[in-house]
Amino acid sequence: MTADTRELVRSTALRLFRERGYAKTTMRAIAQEAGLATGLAHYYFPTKDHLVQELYLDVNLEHARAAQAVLDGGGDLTARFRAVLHASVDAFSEYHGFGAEFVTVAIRPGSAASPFSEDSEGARSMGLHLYEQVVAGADPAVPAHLRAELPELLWLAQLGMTLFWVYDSSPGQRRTRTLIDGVAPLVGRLVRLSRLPVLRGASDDVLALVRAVRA
Amino acid sequence: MTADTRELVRSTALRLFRERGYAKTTMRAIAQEAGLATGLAHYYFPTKDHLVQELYLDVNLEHARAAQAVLDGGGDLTARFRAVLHASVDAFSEYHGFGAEFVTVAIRPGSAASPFSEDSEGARSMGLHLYEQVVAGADPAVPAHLRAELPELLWLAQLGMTLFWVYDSSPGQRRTRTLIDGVAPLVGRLVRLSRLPVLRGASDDVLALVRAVRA
DNA sequence: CTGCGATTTTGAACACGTTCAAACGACGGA
DNA sequence: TCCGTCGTTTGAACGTGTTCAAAATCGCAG
Repeated sequence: MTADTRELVRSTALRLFRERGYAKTTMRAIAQEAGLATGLAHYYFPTKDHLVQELYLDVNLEHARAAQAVLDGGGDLTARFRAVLHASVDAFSEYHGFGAEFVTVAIRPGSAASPFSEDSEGARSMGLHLYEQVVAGADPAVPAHLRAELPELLWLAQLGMTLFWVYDSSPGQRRTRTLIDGVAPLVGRLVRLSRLPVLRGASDDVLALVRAVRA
Repeated sequence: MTADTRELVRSTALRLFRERGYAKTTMRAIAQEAGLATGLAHYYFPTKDHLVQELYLDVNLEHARAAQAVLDGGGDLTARFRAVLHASVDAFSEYHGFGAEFVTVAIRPGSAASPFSEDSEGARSMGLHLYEQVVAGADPAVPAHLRAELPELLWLAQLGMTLFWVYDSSPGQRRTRTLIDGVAPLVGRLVRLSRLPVLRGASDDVLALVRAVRA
């Protein structure tokens, strides 16, 4: 495993993904563009999925970088959640069109690029960490009984939002933006209301359910 | 288009899907098993996705059939929603294992088997109709201001639940059952609470958001 | 420098989904 | 009966992701 060759394959693949999209970036094209034999790409990346995962990692890094600026700036839960979600759409934006193809690959259970796969451990913990910061840094503070589970729920919400984005063919994915601007205040409001006696039962049920399902 | 040949291809494909799963059911195997030339399967079903969609339709019919018995029996929103969800998991159950592969195909935007595709109009309206009945027949009645939008939201919840099921590798998909048993009462409770002044604002926001996003 | 095992690289080969030009066949009109 | 047309059927061919035996190259012990 020479790092140089691996990196050459990786960068060539990502460039072609950007230039041609997923389907038209064949393993043969990657190898040829890099001046290598067809089989060599498979030596460093067992399947095409593994190259998609590199893209997934790249986008997540970009997202984390952009989100960090926001997270350092304070704000309430709604504002922080909303900003991080918008940053996610921004990071993905240049891939809409064939982005759909990538998410399709990523969502396949067993795929290396799946957010739940072992191979995606890095990207996943990075994403979760983002939402831990969203919650931890919120002012006013998030109610204590929600602080443990909320980050993962917000991260899952981001995955759902990405799925929506994939299907969103409105110009500039305006509907996804609208969804974010609607969901973030709603989540903020429900978190605030969860302290009230009427809703305390429901929010406890949600948390119990999350724990039960995870087990 | 002779109906006989088409049906022969269809039934052979569905049988092989059941016996071998998605990946091992090649277009060549379907044609060979049916005693036809390779290309003929493509004459009746342009892509393999279209054959998966036949399976999707089959499962939806089975689900509708099973759910109907429940829907005719009355009950409150929680019970009806819960029963219909369980019936959905039942209908899918024999496909878990390679069911994941099918849902993967179905979720791809542009795929004929996508629940949002034109080709799936039949299966989609059938599913929506189920949840219209869930809402319309609930006793006590669902608050009037929710009656219009709730069926589609419940249908979307079913899609999400199916997605969860795909990833659920617990024995017998117990975690999905747990999720259903937790989510249904929660939805029932929130619908009831939505009448209260504190939550009336939030529930109106949800409905406004749904309408805004759809537009 | 030589030899040899391990690592890296090659490119032909395989099975797949899909396409398509050609062949076939049924059926109605002359 | 023959012909022509149109719907059906055939199977070879294409490009794909992936595999793999073989070749080339490297690293290092002697």
